[in-house]
Amino acid sequence: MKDNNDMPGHLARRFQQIAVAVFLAEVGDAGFDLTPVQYAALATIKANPGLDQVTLAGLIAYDRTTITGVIDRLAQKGLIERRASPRDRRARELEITDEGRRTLRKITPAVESAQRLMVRGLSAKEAEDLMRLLRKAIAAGNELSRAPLRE
Amino acid sequence: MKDNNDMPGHLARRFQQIAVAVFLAEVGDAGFDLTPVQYAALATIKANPGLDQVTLAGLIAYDRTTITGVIDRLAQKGLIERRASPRDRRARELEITDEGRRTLRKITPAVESAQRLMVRGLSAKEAEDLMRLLRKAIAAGNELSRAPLRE
DNA sequence: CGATATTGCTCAGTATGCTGACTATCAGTA
DNA sequence: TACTGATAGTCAGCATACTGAGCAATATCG
Repeated sequence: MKDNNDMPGHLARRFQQIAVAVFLAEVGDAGFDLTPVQYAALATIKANPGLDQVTLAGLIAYDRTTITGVIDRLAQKGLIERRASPRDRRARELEITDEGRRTLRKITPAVESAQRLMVRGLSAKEAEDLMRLLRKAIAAGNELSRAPLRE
Repeated sequence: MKDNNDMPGHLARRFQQIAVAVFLAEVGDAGFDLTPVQYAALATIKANPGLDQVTLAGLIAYDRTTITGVIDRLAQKGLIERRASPRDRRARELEITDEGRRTLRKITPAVESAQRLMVRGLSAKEAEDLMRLLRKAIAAGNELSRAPLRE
């Protein structure tokens, strides 16, 4: 371990740091003010209408205490609605609004361009390899974080 | 882009999330209370005695506004000392303390074990491939974040 | 030398992400 | 049905990260 900057942990942090910066830049240039986390939540709510917060958190591997704030901000922006579940009075059902749908549609090109930019130093094959290895490492470590993916 | 969870940005976030959790668990089990960020800063200060905050930030790619708090906490724990530079009255020179040196020495096995755990789903060759691809992608995107690496 | 630009650091504000604790509610069982 | 445990959500507190602003000191250049 000659260099601390060569450790997996450091590389993970750097890659995430760049990924977020690229995402915010692309989406910002397109005229939107949405974070990667907010985007993933919004897209998942659209794909799973009426889901509750815990389920949403599991689908994108967020902590349940973090998702509260994310949902607050999405609702504040008018992109989603949060209403009490008729079946479980503890739960809240999440629904995307028309405005949320419109935003999601218009933002998609910027999001996709950001994904390409993040790996712009790699060939297509290298990018695919990277994603495959990341998926494999993540699958093996899924239960190690407080907010694992739940399908 | 069938699944949002398959996008590079999401994989970056997940891998980082697991890396931090593994680091904190290993280091915590060893009896220490140090974050990945604090560890990297401490190790870099030890390797570059008397460096100033901006240089430190550049060496580990932290934002200059973030490093203030990290240094505060390291100093609070007695692991480093921060004193005015005699050459530049704006700058502060950072120095590791004996306590910091001791902590760094005792914590190293846990840190290394954490690095292995992060990629425990991968073969040795796969882990090496992953790190090579991450390094390459990061090198190409270095200037895209507000806190690039500066050597 | 003096005006200007740059640099080192800090601060306020916002957004993740986590720990741990708490309330309200639901589910299973004795 | 009453007790017990689990679950949905929130909150306070702490630690990264970043934006943008500002202050003090240094560097640069006409």
